[in-house]
Amino acid sequence: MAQESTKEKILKMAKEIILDKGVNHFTLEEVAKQAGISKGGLLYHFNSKEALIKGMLQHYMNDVAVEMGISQETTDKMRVERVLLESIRQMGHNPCEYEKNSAGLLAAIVMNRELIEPLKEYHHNMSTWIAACDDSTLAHILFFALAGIRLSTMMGLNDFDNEAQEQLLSRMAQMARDINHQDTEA
Amino acid sequence: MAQESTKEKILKMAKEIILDKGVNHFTLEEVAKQAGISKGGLLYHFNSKEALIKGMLQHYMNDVAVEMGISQETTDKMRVERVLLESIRQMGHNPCEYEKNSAGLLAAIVMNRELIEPLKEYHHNMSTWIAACDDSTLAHILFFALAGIRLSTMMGLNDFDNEAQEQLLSRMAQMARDINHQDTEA
DNA sequence: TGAACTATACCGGCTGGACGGTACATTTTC
DNA sequence: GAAAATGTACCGTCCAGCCGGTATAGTTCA
Repeated sequence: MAQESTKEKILKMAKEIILDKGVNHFTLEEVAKQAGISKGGLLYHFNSKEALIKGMLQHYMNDVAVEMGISQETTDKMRVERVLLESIRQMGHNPCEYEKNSAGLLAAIVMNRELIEPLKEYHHNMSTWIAACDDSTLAHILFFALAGIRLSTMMGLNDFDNEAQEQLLSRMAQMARDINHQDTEA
Repeated sequence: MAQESTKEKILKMAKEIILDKGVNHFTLEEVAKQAGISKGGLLYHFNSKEALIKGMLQHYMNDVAVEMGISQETTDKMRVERVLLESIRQMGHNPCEYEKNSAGLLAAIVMNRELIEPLKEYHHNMSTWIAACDDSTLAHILFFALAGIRLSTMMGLNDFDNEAQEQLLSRMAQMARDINHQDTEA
């Protein structure tokens, strides 16, 4: 853990700068300064700005994968429901961390759109899984609503208070639980 | 109209560059080149890059306001329903134009986050209106789903085909029509 | 009516600063 | 003392904004 701490700190500070000050302040010098090292030191760990962004995206992807239990194998039908529910739970549980992680996405889009290819793949996979569940249209709506909350927040457009957000998320969770239980009602 | 064409063309080209090539290619020189004038000529119409971005945002805000019929006064309750439905209809009707208009948003966030203040105000107003309708939680979910579709598309993360998107939007429209008719069912 | 003047639209070279990246020196760690 | 980690100094490029022009259409006035 200790030998990784500088690298971790660099990533953390990069995210903070992007979210607190804006992407235009995301420069190698600024990140190095905030991380308490020099630019040369930073470039030792990430040998280009692109590498730094890739590092942030990797962080994001890992977190998403772990949190959602992507690695666990279940039936395709239940997978969507579980992933949506887990995503909703995480957003309610730790909104700050969630927001921070999307900083890499913003940086990637600004620097070089090709960097988001892995994320595109993730979205594509979700779409494919979603198509398999009973009420795939509803699942898609929930999926986009989650994306909307996450991206709006990232852009500073979302001024929801916690209470309202919680209410929103619990309703979404309720809807998510319905996407594979249509048959029991109809 | 003719005396405005250069300014209009500049705005149009700026949006196209951002969406086609990425924000990193959005430079005054590139915009000028695409618009068929020189950088000096461009700066005659928009005397700074910030002014150009403000112009794009203004365009966006105007379009949104007109399309949604914000100016028409109805009861608060119906307003949300109407705005959501109109928004959904527009997205299905002219997705390309919808996408193009959000280019300004992306540029603004990169350049100077303060530029999106007017948009924040719009979002805030929406939230206030939404709180007034019968099923405000559902209305919020739809609102965020719309944002999610729009922003995902803008970032190139959305690889939906037209058919799926239409199905999605019609379901959303159906849900939107329900937000003020809960009382007739319960 | 035509000469002097003004406004509008646009051009293109220039500059100064910001920033990514390199090369190498220096310190720390084991 | 060697490898890892960090610092320092510098280079080259990119780009926003500035500025001195040009061209042309419209206006004023004698």
